[in-house]
Amino acid sequence: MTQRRQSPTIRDVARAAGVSVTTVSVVVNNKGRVDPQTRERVKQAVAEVGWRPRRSAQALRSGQSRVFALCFPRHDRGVGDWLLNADYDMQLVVGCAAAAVDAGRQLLLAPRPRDISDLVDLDVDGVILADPQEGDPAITVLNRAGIPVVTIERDLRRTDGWWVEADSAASTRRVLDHLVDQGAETIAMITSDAPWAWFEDTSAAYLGWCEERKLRPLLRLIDVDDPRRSAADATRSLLSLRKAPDAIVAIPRHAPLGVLDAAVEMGRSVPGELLLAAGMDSQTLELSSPPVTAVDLRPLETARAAVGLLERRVDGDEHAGPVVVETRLVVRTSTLRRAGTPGDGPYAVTGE
Amino acid sequence: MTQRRQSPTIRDVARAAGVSVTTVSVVVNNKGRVDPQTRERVKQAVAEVGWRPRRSAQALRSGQSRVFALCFPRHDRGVGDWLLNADYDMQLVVGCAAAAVDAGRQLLLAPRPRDISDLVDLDVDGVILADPQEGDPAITVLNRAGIPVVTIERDLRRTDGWWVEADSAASTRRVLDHLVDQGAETIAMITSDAPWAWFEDTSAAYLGWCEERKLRPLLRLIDVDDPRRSAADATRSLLSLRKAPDAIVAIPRHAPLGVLDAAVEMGRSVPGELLLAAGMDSQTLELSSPPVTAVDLRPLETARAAVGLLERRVDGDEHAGPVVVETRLVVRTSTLRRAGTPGDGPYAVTGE
DNA sequence: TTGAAAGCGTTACCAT
DNA sequence: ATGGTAACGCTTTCAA
Repeated sequence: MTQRRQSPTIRDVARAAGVSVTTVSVVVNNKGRVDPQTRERVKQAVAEVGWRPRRSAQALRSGQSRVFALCFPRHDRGVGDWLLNADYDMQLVVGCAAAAVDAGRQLLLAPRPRDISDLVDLDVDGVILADPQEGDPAITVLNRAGIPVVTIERDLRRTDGWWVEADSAASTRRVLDHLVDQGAETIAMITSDAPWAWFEDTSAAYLGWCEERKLRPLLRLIDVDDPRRSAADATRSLLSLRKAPDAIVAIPRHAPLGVLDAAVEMGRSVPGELLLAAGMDSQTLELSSPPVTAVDLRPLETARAAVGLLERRVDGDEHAGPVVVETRLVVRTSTLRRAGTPGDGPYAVTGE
Repeated sequence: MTQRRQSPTIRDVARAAGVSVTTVSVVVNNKGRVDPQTRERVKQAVAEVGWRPRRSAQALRSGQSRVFALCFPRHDRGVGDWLLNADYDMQLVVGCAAAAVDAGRQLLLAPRPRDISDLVDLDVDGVILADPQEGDPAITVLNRAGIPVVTIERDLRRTDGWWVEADSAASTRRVLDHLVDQGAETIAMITSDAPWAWFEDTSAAYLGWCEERKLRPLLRLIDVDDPRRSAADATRSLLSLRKAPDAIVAIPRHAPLGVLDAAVEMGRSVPGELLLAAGMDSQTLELSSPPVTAVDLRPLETARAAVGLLERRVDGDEHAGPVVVETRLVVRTSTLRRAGTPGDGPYAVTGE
């Protein structure tokens, strides 16, 4: 049986280089001055011995784990108990991990524990909380424990500025203006009154936009737990109105598909008789027929911003303020009534 | 300015309970015997003081971080540099995190570093490697460093048994049999010869199945980097044959959509004139029209199995062997030629 | 420029 | 049943 060789420590390097551990530490961390010769010798010894600093030792010594946690909400019925079923969420995860690594950190993926106080057990330097509930108790617990938190999406009850959010108002107006550009006269919105900033902000923007133009808003609230079906219902109801809308903006995930269902069922062609735009992009919308115009919420940028913001909070910044991520409107066939728009593929309309 | 209070250590608990740190440690870890009274006192002190053991101290002491890393391959052009664009991958991630937590561990999401040897720096107890390349160098590096690895999907050049894979052969046969059940006479397969076990096994199973039945196989290999378009091309070519197939099994992700594209374009109705089944399920297939029959690779179970297998490897088991996850055929409209099958929604055909 | 030693928080060994 | 203490691997302070 082979002797399980312990992996080398800094002492082994010191011995191999014929210096003290202090010197090794100083060299590998680029701290104080060392003789270039010694430095070379140490570096060589590190390579020879195959030494890697132990994270746990560094963490214990410094009190910093160099790890951020990304905490996703549990979902009652969702896959794997989490709400990670959309392209958006996935890109958020990937983006956070990539950004963390770029910042010399690691990303821990943490399910929101049943007992919220377990969050403190993670022993991380900071937590990114995605989709906080209104007045999220997790934030309270983490604050009390002195663990920095930033949220992705604004917590409706918080004003501390430690969050990243999309420019929902601006992107809503951009969608509406685009629809008008394409000939829409009566634009309805299908959304939800679930307590999330995204819904609240888009609704408010829609209502404001209508008011500015003296238009009567057509707002329908649907069940986000059964979005496709309830969006189809809402669409049927809308299209049966005497003055039916000729364009619909559908915000909740999967809602646009319900709109398409109803449109097909009622024989209304999209975009011929009805324009359709979605509040959040996804591969499904890109691949559906017709492909659906949607707001790209830029999850990768959002993730990067969240990591950056958390880093600043960890560093002790006091007022980094909320970070607003600029969205992008991805125009596809479902809102292209006027032919001859640039090329034939989807193109992007960004702010300004 | 407030005095930044250090978070309490085990000594604080000991002091509060009037016992030694040893006793506290023993109590919280449920080790040796302690007087029930003392135990109570200690537990109370823990709660009072609000003490949480520091992971880093435990890790340093024990040499075990209690962390697994999940490592995804980089993708040349993929989103965020990774291949995390499918429902499958997302569920894999979620499943691994959930399983890790259930096993008293944490899950680190690690991008595959440009310098593979950086994998060792993660300082984790084990690594789950998704979609290994053929003869993946990361495995070599990790093995050399003594870090346990299991892969999701078999590495084509490995035989050590430390992997989790779907029963690709069985599920392929199940699909083919189902198509025959539904009246298919000539079944083509669209897949790829990219060096992944999944492709290799499904192709082999298809060829074997054909041979058993003395059928001439119709195998088309497409470009997995542009699956939709190349699958559409392949479909056009297949449907133009003198003896065109009346059923197609499309394996690579997004390939089934290309088949649908071509079918629509050529005016062949699905499932009326052409049956279509997909090698990997996704939300897009569920939501497309018609909904497409697909193999559910059970990513959540796969993830759970991977974590379990890695745990065994970390524990020093020698021959845990590969774990085979049984897949499930999710039958949807695209292969339902014979009406009157159970209910009207999709149903599942599992093994036996 | 270099080195010795203290100490981070925990667990395990060995006394008592 | 309980407690003192060494040790895990590293960084930092201080002294030489």
